[in-house]
Amino acid sequence: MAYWLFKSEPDVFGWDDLTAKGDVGEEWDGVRNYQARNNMRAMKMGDLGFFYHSRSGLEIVGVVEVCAESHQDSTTDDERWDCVDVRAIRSFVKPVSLDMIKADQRLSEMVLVKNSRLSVQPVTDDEWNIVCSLGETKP
DNA sequence: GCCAACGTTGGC
DNA sequence: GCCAACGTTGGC
Repeated sequence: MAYWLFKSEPDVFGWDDLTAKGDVGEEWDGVRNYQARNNMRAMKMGDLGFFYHSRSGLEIVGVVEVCAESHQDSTTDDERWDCVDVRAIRSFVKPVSLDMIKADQRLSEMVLVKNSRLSVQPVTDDEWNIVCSLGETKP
């Protein structure tokens, strides 16, 4: 199973918005970046991801699960763009801030640090476990 | 709200 | 196929 990280501006669509969708989850639509799209195409049912609040908040706040594999983005007819569905499965006991991540030597290679503009990113097994322990959340 | 960094577009 | 111009993202 692979791990990922999804970014969203809380003012637009935040963790509370996703948890409100329950088990059905929500289409991760609107992505118009090839790298981010390719990451979503690589996702499998049951893959897990972090939910990160960008621009304001700047912290990882929860864990999501991929509940539908890549399909056409319903917000466009352009066939280049597709996306997965995700649902919230648990909140972090302690959100893990970008500052904490930057301060942790073991996380210095995270895409979040290295390429802050990529909105859907891969996360390694090690990074996953470290961030979960920082957030006092089970992996 | 600013602006650096990055990705995309389009003229040549 | 190069690269300048432009638009967007996201940390500050």
